[in-house]
Amino acid sequence: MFVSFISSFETNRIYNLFAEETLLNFIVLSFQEKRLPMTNTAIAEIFNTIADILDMQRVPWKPVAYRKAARIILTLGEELSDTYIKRGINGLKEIPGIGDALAHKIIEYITIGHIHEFEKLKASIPKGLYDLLRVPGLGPKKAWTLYTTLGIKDLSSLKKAAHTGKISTLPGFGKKSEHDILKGIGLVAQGNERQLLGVVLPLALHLVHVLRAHPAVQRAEIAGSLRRMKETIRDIDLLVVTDTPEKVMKHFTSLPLVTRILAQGPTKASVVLQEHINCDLRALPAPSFGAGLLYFSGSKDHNILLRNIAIKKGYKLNEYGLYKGTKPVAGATEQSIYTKLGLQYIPPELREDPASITLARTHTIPSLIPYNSIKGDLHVHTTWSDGAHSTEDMIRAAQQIGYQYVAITDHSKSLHVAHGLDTKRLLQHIEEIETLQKKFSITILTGSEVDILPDGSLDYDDTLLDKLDIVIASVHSRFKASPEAMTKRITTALENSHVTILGHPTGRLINKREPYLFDTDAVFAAAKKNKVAIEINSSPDRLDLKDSHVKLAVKKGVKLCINTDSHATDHFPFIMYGIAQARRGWATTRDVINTLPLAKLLHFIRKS
DNA sequence: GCCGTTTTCGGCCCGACTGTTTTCAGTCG
Repeated sequence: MFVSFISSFETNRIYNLFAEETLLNFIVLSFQEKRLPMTNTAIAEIFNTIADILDMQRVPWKPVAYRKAARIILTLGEELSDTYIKRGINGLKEIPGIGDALAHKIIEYITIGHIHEFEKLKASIPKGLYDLLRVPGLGPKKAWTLYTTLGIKDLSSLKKAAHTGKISTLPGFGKKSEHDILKGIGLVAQGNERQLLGVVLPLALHLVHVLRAHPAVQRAEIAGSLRRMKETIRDIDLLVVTDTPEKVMKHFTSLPLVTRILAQGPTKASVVLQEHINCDLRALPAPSFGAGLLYFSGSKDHNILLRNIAIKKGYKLNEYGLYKGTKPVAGATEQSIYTKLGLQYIPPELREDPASITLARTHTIPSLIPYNSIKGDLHVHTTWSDGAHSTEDMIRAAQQIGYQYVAITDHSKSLHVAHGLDTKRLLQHIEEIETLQKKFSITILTGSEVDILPDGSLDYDDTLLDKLDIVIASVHSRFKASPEAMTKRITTALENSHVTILGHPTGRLINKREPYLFDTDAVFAAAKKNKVAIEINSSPDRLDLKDSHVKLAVKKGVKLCINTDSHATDHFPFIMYGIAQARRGWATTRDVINTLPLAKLLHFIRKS
């Protein structure tokens, strides 16, 4: 009721109406009552839409600012509403790309749930016009032309106009664009959601393998968001070094995986692969390879920052090299370019975080956890609960990887859908593991992934937990509890001295299920106090903790544990996705407990 | 709309490819 009362006022009057402090109290209260989840995503989407509309209307530069702000907001670890509650408008304005005007728009969204200027802007154009922008080859300018000249205001009227040949009569459009638009509408219908890193990376590795086998290819590498190991991927970027690029492009576009060619020039080809994944291939001469790899690895903002540094130092940076006038001064390797710019080498996983440039200036980027540093997997399921393979098979697979230790951690009794083990079966399972140990050189730790019950107690009693080496405490039920209840539930569980690890801490499933909400600061503090490690679950659809939370945990000195949650022998390699998230969150070997040799790991577990 | 070793105004990364042009605007990354 209070909310609707407030929203009936013009925004600028609200700021006069309430003292800052009262307003803050109101926000805190309304958040406790009515959660507005995923505020950052919503605001970023609004800013991008504003940019689209302003672009259509040919407003200069503003769209650039809105898009930049949207990009930065999506990389923030903290909800903007939290930033505002804790540090007010100045907290918002400290975020790069956000000045006075955007800060006020964000506050407006947080406090009253919408942005007046956006609503006005949105009302000025037909709703279906945004869909036009999703058609490949149609940008804001062309969409606006179609709208203002032919009155096209959604996909169906676009389709009709294309079919009747009206579009090709417009200046700037021809028969080919009309044909492409019809094709593009079909693609929009198929959807192009970002796909999981774990789905796209294997496909990209296969393509690299195929390209490397071609005699004209001297080198082939993955670039783009895939090289940064972003949790979801829209398209694959590949680079090759070759003296005969046309040959390689032809080979590439005729691969059986390719279902459609979007563009093909002498040095660049763009195709659609099976499963609707786009893939770009660029050819570069060897002396430019580092510059190309740097440029095509991004992120976009990282490139912009580097180019600005180059300009200030009297250079020009592009995908072919670093130039002083027309003379190339670096380009064969990424390292050579960073060095010339006076920067420390920045690992690709950190190239979305502007802080990496700041630290690179003073050569203070820490050594990130290497991909080969994990000494054992501490979260593994077997056929005793919902795994696909026997205890023995899972142990053998872990040993083949070369791990020093592995923990077998099946589900606890309350998780009926996963055939959780009751007390009797758990005791039998422990016995089986003790017998199996005699057959293997790898150290097998007995464990369990124990449900955290709604009241914060654990699913087994302390006498039973005492028999286990590893206890992963996880939430598997009542995800929609209030943040306060969930915080209490998790922190209570962490107080139990048997708990070693907090499993998949936010419960999210990428593209499928939102994370459950809790006070991250309180949970991390409880983990630190009780010597509990927070899991980075490497399962491709979880990647939980996500990168920004890893960064927060590292900053607070909370220990992490990178596990696969393997339910089959071929899940163990997922560990690399978890390590990637750890690296994206600035974690070093020291932050991760399962980089420790066995004796030191046991020391951590015993909390001595 | 943002930002500052170019600092309160005047800049804002840079190039490939495409289609429709016959020198370029729009799109994309």
